[in-house]
Amino acid sequence: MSWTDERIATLKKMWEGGATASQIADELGGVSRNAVIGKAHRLGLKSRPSPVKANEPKKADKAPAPKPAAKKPVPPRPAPKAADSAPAAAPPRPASPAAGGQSQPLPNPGPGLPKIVSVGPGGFLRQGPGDQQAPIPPAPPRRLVPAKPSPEIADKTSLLDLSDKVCRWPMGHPGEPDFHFCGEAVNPGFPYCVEHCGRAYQAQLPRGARRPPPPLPFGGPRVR
DNA sequence: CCCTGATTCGC
DNA sequence: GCGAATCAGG
Repeated sequence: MSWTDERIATLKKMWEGGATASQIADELGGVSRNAVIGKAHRLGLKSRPSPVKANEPKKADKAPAPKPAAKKPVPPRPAPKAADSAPAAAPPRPASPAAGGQSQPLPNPGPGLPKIVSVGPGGFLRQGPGDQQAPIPPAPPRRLVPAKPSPEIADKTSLLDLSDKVCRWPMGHPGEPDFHFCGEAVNPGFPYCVEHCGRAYQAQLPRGARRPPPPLPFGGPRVR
């Protein structure tokens, strides 16, 4: 498989959208997780919540490729770590609701960011007991986005139609003919519209009162 | 041992 | 440029 523009675009969006390399590789098909990571780096994408952390139980193709051969010398590895131009707060990401063991309650996004709100059974916004204010306070500073000037959100929002103005919630699976993105107007300060923010940012419910189906953006069961 | 992303380096 | 092999860490 080669890296066509579309495949690259998919890679970019999924990568930026928080999908793991495995998921991306899985969706793209024909490429390994390593290929995705390698390509991502070559494209200039990198880091994000990456170093090495968080364990999200997900099925992933295994390709350890054991290599009995001698190990490499592993020369000194310079790690410049460009930490220059500091983007303020990174945009919140979907924290895989279905994460394995309960970790911590969703980390508060930070100063300026709204409280975490989820959508209740009827579609109403669920808030904390003491929270009465609107769940959509001022938008925090966000990372710059190439902003694709493609306001044509008429039919389907394609990968290339994405911008920081429209909801990037994926509909369907990349690669499918009708794969597209939500495209609704975003909840200011978020990468998703209000509805999908409710999906992406699940409040930590009381233990035992948690409900089963928090569909994942990618790789999960088909949700549409 | 599972997973994650990062990096190297032969192709 | 590509990606397997490898590293490094939770």
